[in-house]
Amino acid sequence: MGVEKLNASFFYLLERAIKTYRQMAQRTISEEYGAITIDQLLVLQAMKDQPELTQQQIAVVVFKDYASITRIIDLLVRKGFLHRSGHPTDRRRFELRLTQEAEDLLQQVHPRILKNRKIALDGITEEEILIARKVLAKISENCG
Amino acid sequence: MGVEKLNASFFYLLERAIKTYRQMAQRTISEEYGAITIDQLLVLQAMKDQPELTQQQIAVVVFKDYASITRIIDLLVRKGFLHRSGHPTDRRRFELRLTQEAEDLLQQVHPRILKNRKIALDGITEEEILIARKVLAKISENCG
DNA sequence: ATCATAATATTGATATATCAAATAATGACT
DNA sequence: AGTCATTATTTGATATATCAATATTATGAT
Repeated sequence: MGVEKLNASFFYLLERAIKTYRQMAQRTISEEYGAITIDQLLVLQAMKDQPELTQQQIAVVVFKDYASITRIIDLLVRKGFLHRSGHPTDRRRFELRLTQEAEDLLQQVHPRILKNRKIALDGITEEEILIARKVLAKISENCG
Repeated sequence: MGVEKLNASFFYLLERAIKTYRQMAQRTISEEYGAITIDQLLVLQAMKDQPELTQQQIAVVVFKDYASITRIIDLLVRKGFLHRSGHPTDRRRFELRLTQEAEDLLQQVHPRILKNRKIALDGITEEEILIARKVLAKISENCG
């Protein structure tokens, strides 16, 4: 194959890998835990790990747009996974707390997420993963 | 790092790479060619390469849902990039032809796409790309 | 030829991505 | 204190992802 075709099919493989992984992950989570999306879980997890983050900082951490975060948080509040109240010193902001339900859900889901990652990477050596990591990091750097 | 953290950050890098690449690609295309999305270009290119494909087959080729293809084609027709007429033998289907505008656009955009891929993969050796390809293909296989 | 089933495409509902514009509050400067 | 730029978030518009339901046509078995 020429370089151009190799490059083209690389991005094809990249799209395909992320899509099949996301589909598998969403399917297993939905089956076991019902109506929650991977993205919503990501946001919850980020807020649990670093409770002091602003919405904007959450957006950066999970690679999402501010607008998307607003809407995801909205849904999480409506679903009873987040409690939203005014921020004590900055009235543009909000104080967001995970509800007990959210804490429980995250704890239950966690092993499934680990398992999914393991399934996806099964049969790949550590060295191959290291090289792939390097490639992916370089792509972000090149495109950023 | 433990295996679990390594795995987690691998998927983080994967998400980040595809997002930054897509953003870069969309930005450069929009700047140079205006209101067309990467996904719309993908569909047009697939139809140009294999004009006899059904919409469902297009969906498979570009990794999209049937519903998404319906809507993307709808947009492309409205934008004047596709001409849609009844299929001669199967009345469930349609015959879709690229307009001259679409042909011209694809031809103009092509070098930019090649360039974007080259930019994204700059500084990565062929061997690293080969290994990354292998990893990505294995992930799809594992999740499929 | 009929009828059940399969295939093709569309539509509806909800979630997310993206950009631009709008709100609202804060902080800095005079 | 009052003006102004900046910051934090929201909203609107459009595109895409996904799943379920629907409509229409084609096909195969009888």
